[in-house]
Amino acid sequence: MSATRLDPIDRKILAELQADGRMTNVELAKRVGISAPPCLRRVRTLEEAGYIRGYHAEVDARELGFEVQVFAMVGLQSQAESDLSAFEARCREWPLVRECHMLNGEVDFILKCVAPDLSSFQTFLTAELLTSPNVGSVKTSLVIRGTKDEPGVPFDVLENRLRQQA
Amino acid sequence: MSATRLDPIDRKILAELQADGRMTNVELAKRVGISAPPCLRRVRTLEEAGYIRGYHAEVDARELGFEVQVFAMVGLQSQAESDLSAFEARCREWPLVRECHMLNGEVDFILKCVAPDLSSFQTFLTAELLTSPNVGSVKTSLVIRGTKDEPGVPFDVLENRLRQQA
DNA sequence: AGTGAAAGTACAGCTGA
DNA sequence: TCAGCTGTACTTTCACT
Repeated sequence: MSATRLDPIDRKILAELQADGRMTNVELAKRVGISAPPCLRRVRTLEEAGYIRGYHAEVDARELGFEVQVFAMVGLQSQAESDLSAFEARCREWPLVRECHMLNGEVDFILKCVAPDLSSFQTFLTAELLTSPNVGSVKTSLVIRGTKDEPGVPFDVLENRLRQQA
Repeated sequence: MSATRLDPIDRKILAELQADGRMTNVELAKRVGISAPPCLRRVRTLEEAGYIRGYHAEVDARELGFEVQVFAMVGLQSQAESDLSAFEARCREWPLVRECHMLNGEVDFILKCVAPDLSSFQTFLTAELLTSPNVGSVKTSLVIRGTKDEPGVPFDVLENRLRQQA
């Protein structure tokens, strides 16, 4: 794993910025135990190396009027690579589709969607997704309640793993 | 929808911070077309009102050694509220489970999991999830490739909607 | 607008291969 | 010795009143 190219301070930086991405550099430096300038240099390096893909404010979807969250399992008629990528390209265009993952097993894709209300999701479902070329089966499941939604990765798992390898 | 309590500048602020959460306040102010001090006041207000739940660095899970991503559909034997919340509490404890959503339909929960490799996920699956009390059926699907993974909500959809209501 | 703090730069010293 | 990282000193920019 490439995480071995990172020293413990780098991993601490990533963990801290994942938890609070708007922390000042001096606060971050204090937490990871070095002074501010090298800390900033490490952050820049981590950004350029792609370990940090970006920073995002986590907004409350419900408060903003996106009351509905739906998972859609999509099966395609043809799984030829060109057909797969055509479907993927369409998913990237649909703003209500926030995530799209290609899966193994009976279902080809899982889509995580948001919508202001049920009726606008239904409109998307019938007018866009179901009428999309090559789409075979679609099974949708409404999210009744959200239990856990942690962004990113569990850094404690990573640390345990590296400790055992040493 | 409570988004009507927000004016267009507030929504622009949220959209910009969702796209780049580490932007400086002056840069943000410039983009939304007001001067820095009122912009900062708006951001603080949005944070305190809960529209902004936090800021996070988006880290590259693969680069950090989390090679495997899995969706698990879980059916419980009892759907009594106390049994549901007991399972939810367990999900919150498992670090490999990043998301847990309660669904309608045949399956009770969908779990989004990450793991360093297949074998450590299998260990989690057999030693933790499958042996957990009240767990009936578990169907897992490996993510073959990620197609789209946009955090947050589509602000353009929100703007279109508000425009039509007016 | 003005003050105090943080970001970012330049440079010099330290440490390990 | 030399590369790489660190910390101090300093300027510029930003946060906040």
